[in-house]
Amino acid sequence: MNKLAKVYNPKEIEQLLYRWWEERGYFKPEKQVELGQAAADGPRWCITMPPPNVTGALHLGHAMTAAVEDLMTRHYRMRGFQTLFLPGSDHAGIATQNVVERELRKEGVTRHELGREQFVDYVWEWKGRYHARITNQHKRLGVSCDWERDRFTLDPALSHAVRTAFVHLYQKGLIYRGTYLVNWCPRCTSAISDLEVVPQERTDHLWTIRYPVVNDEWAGPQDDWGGGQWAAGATEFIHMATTRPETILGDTAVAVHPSDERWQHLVGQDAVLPAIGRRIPIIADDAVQPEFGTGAVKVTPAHDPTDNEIGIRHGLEAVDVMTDTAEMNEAAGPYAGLDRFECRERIVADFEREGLLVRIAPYFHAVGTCQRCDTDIEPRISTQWFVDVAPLAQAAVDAVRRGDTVIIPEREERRFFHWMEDIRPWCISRQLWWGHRIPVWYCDDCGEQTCEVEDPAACAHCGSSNLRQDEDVLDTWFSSGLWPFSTLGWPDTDAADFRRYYPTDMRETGYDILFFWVAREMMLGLEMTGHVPYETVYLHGMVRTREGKKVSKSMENIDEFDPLHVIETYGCDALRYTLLTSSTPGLDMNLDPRRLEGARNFGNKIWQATRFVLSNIPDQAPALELQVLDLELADRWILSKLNRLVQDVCRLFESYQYGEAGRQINDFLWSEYCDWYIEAAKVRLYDDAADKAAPRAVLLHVLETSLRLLHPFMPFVTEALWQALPAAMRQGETLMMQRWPEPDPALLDDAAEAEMEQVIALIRAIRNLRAEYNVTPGKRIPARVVAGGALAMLSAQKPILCALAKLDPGRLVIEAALPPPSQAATAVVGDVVGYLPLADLVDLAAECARLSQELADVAARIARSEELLAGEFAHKAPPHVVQRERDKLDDLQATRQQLEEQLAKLA
RNA sequence: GGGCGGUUAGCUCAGUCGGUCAGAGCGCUUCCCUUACAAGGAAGAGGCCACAGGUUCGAGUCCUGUACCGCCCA
Repeated sequence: MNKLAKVYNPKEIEQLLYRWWEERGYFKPEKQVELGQAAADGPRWCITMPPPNVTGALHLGHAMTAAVEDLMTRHYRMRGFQTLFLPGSDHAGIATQNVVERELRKEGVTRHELGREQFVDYVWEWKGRYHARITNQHKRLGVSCDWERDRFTLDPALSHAVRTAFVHLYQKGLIYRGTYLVNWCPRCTSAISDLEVVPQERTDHLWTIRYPVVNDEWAGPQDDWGGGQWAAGATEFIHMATTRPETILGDTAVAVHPSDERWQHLVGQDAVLPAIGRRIPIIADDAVQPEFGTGAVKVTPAHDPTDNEIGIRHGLEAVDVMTDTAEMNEAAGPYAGLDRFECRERIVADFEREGLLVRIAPYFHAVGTCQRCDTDIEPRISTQWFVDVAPLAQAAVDAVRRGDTVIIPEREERRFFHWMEDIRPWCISRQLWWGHRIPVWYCDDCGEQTCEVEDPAACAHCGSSNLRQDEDVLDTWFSSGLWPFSTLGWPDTDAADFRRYYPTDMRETGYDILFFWVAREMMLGLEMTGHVPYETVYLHGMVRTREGKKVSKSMENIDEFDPLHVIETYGCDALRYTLLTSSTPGLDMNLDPRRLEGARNFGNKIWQATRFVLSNIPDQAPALELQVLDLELADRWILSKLNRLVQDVCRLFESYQYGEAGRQINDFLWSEYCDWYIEAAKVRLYDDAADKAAPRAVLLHVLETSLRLLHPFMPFVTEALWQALPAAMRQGETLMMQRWPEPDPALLDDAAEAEMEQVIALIRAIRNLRAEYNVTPGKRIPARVVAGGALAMLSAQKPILCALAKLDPGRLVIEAALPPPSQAATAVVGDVVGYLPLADLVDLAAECARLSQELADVAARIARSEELLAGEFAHKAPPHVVQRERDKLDDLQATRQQLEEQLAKLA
């Protein structure tokens, strides 16, 4: 009869169910067609999973992503859309290479010792391990994606897409190679993009130094640097402040603001660069901020973005003074070979010795650091590949402005515009080994470049076979930017999946990668396919630690945030439900274990409720038809409430308010279905003489419908319970493929809701009195109810009143009017009065005081209501609002009158 | 420096056309192992919705400003 365990244990059901779903092929869109649940030429819905990095395991942030996306997927699938949730993972060039290098270092090996080929093999091994682990984690999270369509950014097909896109942009002139100042990470020994530079605030020093100026009295240094006599004889100096003394060695000018009077007299003269002895001009440029330091700044075009621009404007030489690992090079003269920070200390000491150090002050500022390894970024002149993204960005902005793609929450749209409209060329080459090699070959004979999708055998310009492929690889985000279509078969635009599922419907991800990824997908999608890659971008908030830190792979204690830990303790459904209902779209979340516990308890609650229902249904339950049943008040009430729930949940889903929807389903199941309907239904279920068909049918119908609504939030427990329902009422094999509930206006019953609310209010009032007078909870007590106009209705609910308020059926009297008993506690609910004749328990004085207090409260509320209705409210507020207020007042007045009468009788 | 978000019960958070909005869970108090559920049931206590103005018949809800916390961009 009842195959459900006595206690809900997620561990016993989750993995089994997932395996079953997967084996049955339910995650595949083709299966929907096979089952007749969706049409191959009907509406379809597609979402591609944001590919997690194979760098490491998934954390709770990924669990959030998975929960939201799978909720969406299951919802659309149940609605009969042919639904594809396409999974995959990302090679994450720089991040994965770093992690693997760190592993190798433990074994005392560097990648250079291994060589490129062997190193890459080694990374593939790593990829294999983590890909398996990530996939397993996703399965434990219950995601219903089609694993047969699993993709990896370095797959041959996706690599082909990358090459195709590169060649397209190259031929269009949007990809070019050039020598510019880039962000250089000396630890990764690679260029990185602007977005990968993370400003880190810290307190440093601001050194004020001075350079001697060449004039009639002083022609230049006569002594060697470091001897203390280098600037001997100089009569004029120009003072300037810097945070980076080691870059002095690359200075090629000193600049002041054109309107700065302090230094005007020196503009046009030369200063002598300390240590190096180079004569450098003193120039005027608008970019100099007069209020900074002394107003004069050193200009190092090869190591600072602003200085670089000044250098270009004034035709200054850019002297690179460092190696690719940020050691000082030959251009640094006496400091060659030193690390940049060591050089800083030494050069400051030498400045002091030479009398050129004016002052040291503490200085608070932000330093750019590498997103992947925290190393201070060194701006550096370097030859790299760039994408001119400005025109692509414009197209993406236009598409969003037209509404082709909608970003949720809306405020993120403004952030998107702001960033896109101020976009700079995207540096896409990386000096790494793990990634898509740039498809450009250099000819050793004619020196030209050949850029082709397939490896060329000969130079496109001279035909020589003396070709070398570019050593560098592409920024990971270049391949991720193609994800919504490279995964569907592009560039083969005739591929079945591409035709069926592109453009996709949804990009769901954290708001922190709006620029990194979504922006690039939008730009590349429009450029490569002519379509926006998806209609909607839904951005969820960050999962944060108790301290408010964003959970991310780079955290030291990231293992603590493995979703599997939470799943082991609370179950997957509890985790999903918590992630989905603890916050509001776009806001961050502090995952609170107490909420996880509450979610698990909710799972148990519906488990127990289902056990109860099943234990009251005969083994061979007939297919129950609501229409032919004789429904009672409670039945009509819960069906009406259910229908309201369906309406609300559908509306909330439409507006992406998943959290609110999930909470409402919980409220309904717990506070209405379990607390009231099941309890009320027991009256008939336990009465041998009663007709049990109606309560059985309603119990099952409401439960089954609720399980459908809850399924996208808690897929496992709902499927397990659904499978336990009588076969006759289940159509099809799995809850996953059931129809999403639709509102049925025929079930709305305002009268039933109002009447049931009155019954509930009366029961609550009686329970309240019982508690107040310390009546033993289970004890049946007599009661006399003055029902007035509700006589017929309340009389019909007598069994429910008795059962839920624990009244003695033999001593419950309900009449339109009744004289009050001599010693009774009194409950007043509108114009209904309930007397509990608790002879020896009732203290008349106390009862009097209690009723007086109640009367005072009611009187105060009446006063407020009357005041409101007497004012402008009555004719300015909408009629239905006014009417509601009048109804409330009527009710209050009825209560007041009854209270007054009771008091009068007591007195 | 510019922009954005948050500030609601002891704690974690809901509250999206301004009118049952003052809510939930946990915690707390009292009682109960009642034949679905102690991962539970019944009854309670608890908040000038950060602060100051304004709009409105009516403001956690809209506008302006302030404070504190956080994020993004430069």
